[in-house]
Amino acid sequence: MSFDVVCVVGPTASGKTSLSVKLAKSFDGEVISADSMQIYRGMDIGTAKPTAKEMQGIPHRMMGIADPDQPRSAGQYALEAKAVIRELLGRGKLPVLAGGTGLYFDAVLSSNSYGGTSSSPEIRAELEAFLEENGAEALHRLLEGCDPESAGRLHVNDTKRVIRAIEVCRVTGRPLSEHSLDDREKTGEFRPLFIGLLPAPREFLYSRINDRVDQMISDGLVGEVRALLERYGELPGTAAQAIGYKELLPYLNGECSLEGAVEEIKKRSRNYAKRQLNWFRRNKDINWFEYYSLAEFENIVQASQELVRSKREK
RNA sequence: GGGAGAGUUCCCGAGCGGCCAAAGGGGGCAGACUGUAAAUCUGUUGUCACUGACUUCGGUGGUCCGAAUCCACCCUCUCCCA
Repeated sequence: MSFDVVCVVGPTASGKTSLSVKLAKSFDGEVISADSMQIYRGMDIGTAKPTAKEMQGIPHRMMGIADPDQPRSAGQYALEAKAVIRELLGRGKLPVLAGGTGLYFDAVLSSNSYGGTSSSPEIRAELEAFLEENGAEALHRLLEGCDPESAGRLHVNDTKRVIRAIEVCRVTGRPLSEHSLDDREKTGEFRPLFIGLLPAPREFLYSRINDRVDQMISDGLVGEVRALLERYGELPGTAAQAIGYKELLPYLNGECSLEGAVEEIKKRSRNYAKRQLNWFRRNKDINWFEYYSLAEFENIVQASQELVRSKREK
């Protein structure tokens, strides 16, 4: 069983960038970023985009392709990333899909139809207004009416997903749960080979994250946030969600110290890493490579290269 | 030296005689996730032989059927006057 695309996954600060460049170099590939924030221009330091030097001449796709005020979505990402993968395969290149956004991997690989529909801002706005007026329970009851299965699966307070589920019903006339059932029967377009990176003891992971945040600050993250604010007046769209950016706002407004803001960034990054782990851990196809110290990283680079090589020959 | 106040579970912080293993928040841990996903949401968090027992609210002793809550002394800290 061979594969079409190497997928490098793992929590933030696990070494994905470094490994993916090395894999792309050894196997004549290109890197495709699977990261919901690296998509944006002008958000480089805080999203840990590789520098030109770190890229070592390897093209990085799906990175810095949109302005922060252009709203993007997982579905749109999937469409574009799939096209890039096809293009690379057509040229005999190995696509190395690397990033930390679990949903984006699923969107590209698992033939999600995403309800077969674009979203409807009108319906969303309407449902949000309904939520505002009637509360989460009433909203949830609405979903029970059109998609009892999804309603049973979704927590009453998980209003974002409840709204999306109702939206899918209204736009497509079919419940989300049925779409999901369809999706499950199809196979994805590309066969993935998953490589998971994990700095193993939690303390090790967390200290890597903390160090990296300090590095971002000394690399000028504050200036990057200032530049965004100067250009847009506020953090636009998705940028407003990005860790490392929104936490700096109170500092820039003089509401807290830089140290306090930095601590907040570190904390949020650690929480994020845990959520990433949750997402990836349920994917049983991932070949995990754990390492316990910086010195061991080279070993797992080699081990993962061997894995790619052996799978490729089959 | 004189006066006022505070010490609570990993942290902050509520409790001010029984309904207190102790609100709430944070953190930690665990989990969910199908077009905003670096977002959003959930559970759990003294110990154990876990519908019950045991140890905890600065320390020691005391009052009371019963104390984190009242009293005495001690220790530590903060503030005010000198």
